[in-house]
Amino acid sequence: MAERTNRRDNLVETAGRLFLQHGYDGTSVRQIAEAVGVTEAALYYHFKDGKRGLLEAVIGSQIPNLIHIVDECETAETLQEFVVQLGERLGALNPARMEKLRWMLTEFPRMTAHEREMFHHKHLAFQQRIASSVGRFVPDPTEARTVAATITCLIFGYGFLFFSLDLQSVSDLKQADIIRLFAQSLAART
Amino acid sequence: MAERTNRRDNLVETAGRLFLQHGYDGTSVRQIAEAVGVTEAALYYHFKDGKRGLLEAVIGSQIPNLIHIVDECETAETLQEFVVQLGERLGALNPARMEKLRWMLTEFPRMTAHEREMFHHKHLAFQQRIASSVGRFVPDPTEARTVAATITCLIFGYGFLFFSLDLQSVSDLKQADIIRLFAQSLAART
DNA sequence: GTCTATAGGGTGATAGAC
DNA sequence: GTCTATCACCCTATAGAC
Repeated sequence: MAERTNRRDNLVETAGRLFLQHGYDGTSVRQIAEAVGVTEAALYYHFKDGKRGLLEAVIGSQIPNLIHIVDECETAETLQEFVVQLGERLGALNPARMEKLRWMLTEFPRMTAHEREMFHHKHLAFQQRIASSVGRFVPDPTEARTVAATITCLIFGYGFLFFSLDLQSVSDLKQADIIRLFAQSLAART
Repeated sequence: MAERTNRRDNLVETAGRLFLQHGYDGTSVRQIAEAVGVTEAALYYHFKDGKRGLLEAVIGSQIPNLIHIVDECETAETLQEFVVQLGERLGALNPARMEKLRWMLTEFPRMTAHEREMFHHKHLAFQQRIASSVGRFVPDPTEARTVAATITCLIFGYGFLFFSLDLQSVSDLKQADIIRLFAQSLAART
């Protein structure tokens, strides 16, 4: 019984890694089964819906959970400090998370409505969590939510451009400088 | 002679459309040839390196050219106004451009060094063009470049999150509000 | 639960005629 | 330049034995 679950989890994990590396269409069921050490037939026993069902399971496990990173920035005493801390933690410390998000973006067009909903739900919770933290420095709730959205756009935009599209290798601009300028600006907004 | 060029261009254009819709691995040489109205053999006459060579040609033609959009914002008289105009033009007016950029991101891991270089070169020119416009309002050149980078991160981040990942369908936050807050902040920075 | 064997079809690519 | 014909291989998925 325990073995069954482990093998299933192992398949999802391995498929996730391969999908991330080579994309859904670029990865064959054969590759996945081989990497796990089972036959294709065994894979089809665990996933009655085959490759497509496997993708669904992977999507569920691949949506990055970022909320705890916001928790770690609770010690910030100014909006500027909060943004800088969040930027540092989200931007540089975990390239793997950015890779997952990049993958979500590449597979998004082929996702079902339900799969998209899972992602949206998680991201909105993340943004709401930021808005709640920002609320300490921005009293107006609507403005706090807009500030939160602006922060996520900036940080993810940096991630996509400089990390996923590797602009960091050809630009001398440092992430810290961009975040600092942005944080200063937000704190000084009229 | 003219026919030869037209057919080649037609192949690149059609392949580009299909790659964008279904991805590189999700599109077969057969599909492309059929859509253009030739046989596979004819395609291999035009592209000696086959599907891979076709991809290379598509990448070259698919890198979005955004510089002229910056030119259109030259009338702005303040930094805030400039950012708002650029945001409006880049963010909302051209979903097709965002789609191309999303595709660049999906194919980026499999691009060759030379292909990545083409993209980087074009994007740096775009960013440099923004920095030059921003220079009218920000005298220090280094700061102007940082401001330009911050602007591109924000705008592309919005595009990826709200358009490519379709957050716009589940969030009531308006792009105009985010851009306005950001533009105000930048102009007020200390 | 996992295996072997296989069906049925799509894939990228090429040879050779016109 | 474009065609027909074909190759050798890989693909997803299933049937049936153990």
